[in-house]
Amino acid sequence: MSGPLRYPRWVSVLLSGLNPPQRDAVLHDDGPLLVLAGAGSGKTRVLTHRIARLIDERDVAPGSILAITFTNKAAAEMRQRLEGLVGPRVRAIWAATFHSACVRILRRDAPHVGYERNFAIFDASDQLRLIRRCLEDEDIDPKRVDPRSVLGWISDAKNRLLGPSEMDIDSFRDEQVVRIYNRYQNRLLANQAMDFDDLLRLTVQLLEGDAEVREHYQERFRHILVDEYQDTNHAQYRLVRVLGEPQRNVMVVGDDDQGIYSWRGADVANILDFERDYPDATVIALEQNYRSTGTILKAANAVVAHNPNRHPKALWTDRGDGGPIEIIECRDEREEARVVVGEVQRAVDDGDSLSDIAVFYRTNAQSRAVEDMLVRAAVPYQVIGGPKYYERAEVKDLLAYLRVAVNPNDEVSFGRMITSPKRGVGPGAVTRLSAYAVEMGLPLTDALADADRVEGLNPSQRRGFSALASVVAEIRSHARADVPVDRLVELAFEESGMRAMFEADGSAEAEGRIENLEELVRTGAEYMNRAEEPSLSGFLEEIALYADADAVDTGGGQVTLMTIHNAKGLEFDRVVIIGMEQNLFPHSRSETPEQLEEERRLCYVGITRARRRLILTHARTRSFFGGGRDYRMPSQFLAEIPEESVGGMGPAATSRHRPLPSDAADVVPGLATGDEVVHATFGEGVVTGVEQGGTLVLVRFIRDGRERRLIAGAAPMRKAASS
DNA sequence: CATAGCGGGTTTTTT
DNA sequence: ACCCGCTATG
Repeated sequence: MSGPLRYPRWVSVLLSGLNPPQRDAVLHDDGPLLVLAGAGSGKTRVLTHRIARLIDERDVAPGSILAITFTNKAAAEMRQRLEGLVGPRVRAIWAATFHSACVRILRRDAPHVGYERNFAIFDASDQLRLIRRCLEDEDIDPKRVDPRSVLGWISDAKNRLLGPSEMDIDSFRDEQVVRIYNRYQNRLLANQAMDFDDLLRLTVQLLEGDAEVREHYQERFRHILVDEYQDTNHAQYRLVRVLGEPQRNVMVVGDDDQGIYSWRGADVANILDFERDYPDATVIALEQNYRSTGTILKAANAVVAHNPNRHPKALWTDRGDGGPIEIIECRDEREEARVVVGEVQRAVDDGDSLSDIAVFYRTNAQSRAVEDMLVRAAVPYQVIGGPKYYERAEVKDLLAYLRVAVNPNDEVSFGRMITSPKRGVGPGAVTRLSAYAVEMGLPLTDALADADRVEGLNPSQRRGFSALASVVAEIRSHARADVPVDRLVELAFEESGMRAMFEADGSAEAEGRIENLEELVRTGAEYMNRAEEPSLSGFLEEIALYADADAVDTGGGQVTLMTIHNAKGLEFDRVVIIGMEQNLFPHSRSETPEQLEEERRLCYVGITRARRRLILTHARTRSFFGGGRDYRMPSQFLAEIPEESVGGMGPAATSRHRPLPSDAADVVPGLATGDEVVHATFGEGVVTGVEQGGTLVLVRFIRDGRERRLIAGAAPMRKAASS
């Protein structure tokens, strides 16, 4: 029977098609809410529908909603979905990543924490340049102290909201690091620059330290929703906590099985501690999966169930089992790539789009072999991540002109600009200019115009500086006059002499660089079309906060290649995960049990991206950096997948016992291709052998990537058995 | 001051 | 295999 409508009309729209826990989450009123959302359980739907409901039913002003997503792309998608539900009111909603939300706050209130509003954002390469200078100041040899590790320590400290003066000092090393940290921070400030961690840290400092500002934002944000909460770090946690007061309308959505960023300071404990901070929190679990086949889901569950430290839960689906998972042993990475091409062929035969196919791997370097094969097979593809477009030297060099025009204190960009192209000014001249700038209390860039007054410069150096001064001045005045950004990029390209430099070079490489920079001009034009209030600094900011995952093109009819980290939050009909091998996945650098668990969660994330078909490959040999071939063992995660879920090469491939490779049969007398082979670690090496009556007959013994023995003797199985 | 050539490190994942 | 920084040389 159909009784009278119990809800107003919008309810049928917002609640139709939702399962009971999803409805509960959407209908939740005020107060803290924790949604434990398994993979593919429709959390984005819950988030968007809940926001729509807050606006429509609870009369919450769109401008008082802050929705935090993991990537800019996810934010854009959320906006798009919300637009369908609440129309143009979506414009007032803050949907952003933690970092971009912080920038937005800081662009307004940075003066409260000692920064100007036009501060620069330093990416990894800018940081590296700056930290090198700090090491230089401290007279520390960068070969003895790795600048990257120092940055790692500093980053860890910042994520825990610890300043240089709050660090524990237990050793000379600690003291050294703290001194560097101090210098680094001072230099950042002098540059009017923040690194990624500062964006979070200073925002927390701002909000916790300044009552007026704090109340302003607390007043403003009445509802806070955070996605991917399992991957928040301490600074982000504190940010949510302070913004959530006093209303405490905080909704967090996450899955402790999908925490894969602990190396970046993320703490899965945040999700578990939510109930401690908000004892009155409502907790809702979403366990029905709408994405994958039963077989894929079962495999994912089985793998992650091997993690001892987790909230037990089991995703389920009513979609039916679907086809088996395929585990394919390959001879090497080229054959792995052929498996990918084979799957592409199969998709084409089935009339499916190439956009439905994704290839995942543990490390970016693995994309190469697949790319080579796809090129040969004329298969269109996109690679997400890897060598970054915006971090290419020529792009950064050109951007340096624009950055310096916005922020004259940016010495890192100044240093780039000075040497590209070469104009006869080197370190010596810069030191003199810098001394003058300090003396006059001028930003380095502004001192350029006074080149005539700087002591000890030769005429060509003066000319070089003056030329630079006028380029920067021109960019700056055009920017003030709101000349379109693409015109500014073009201006910098021409007037800096970079185009002339590359044209004079004439090499194919220089041609490529010119194309890259022309692409940057087009990016500027595209930004002008899209941005609501375009500005040069807005453009630079977007670039700084741009993430690889933002570039994923889901409709372009091409195969998508990316690391599993980048695949978070995405889904594809067909997924191939390559390199399912010990020491690669799980990665060899994952040594502790905790790290192994994180690798396993990563595996879980990868598997659960697949809707319909999942192929896992591993290679017997693989070459790493052009060097010799390494013999490989299949990933332990493969053995954690239930045998009945696996088709293709069959269960043999799921254990450490697999058919003898045919190339081994050739060299081992008395062995047949059907014999079972065992891969095992033995001492520091990797053994490939054949089991015969409890004894391992050695076929190969590899150590340090080199083959030490080919066929020889035997060893008791017990000694060899380990992985 | 700029360049070419060499040696060393690099590959885990990234907002 | 490649990228990067350092050094010797012009």
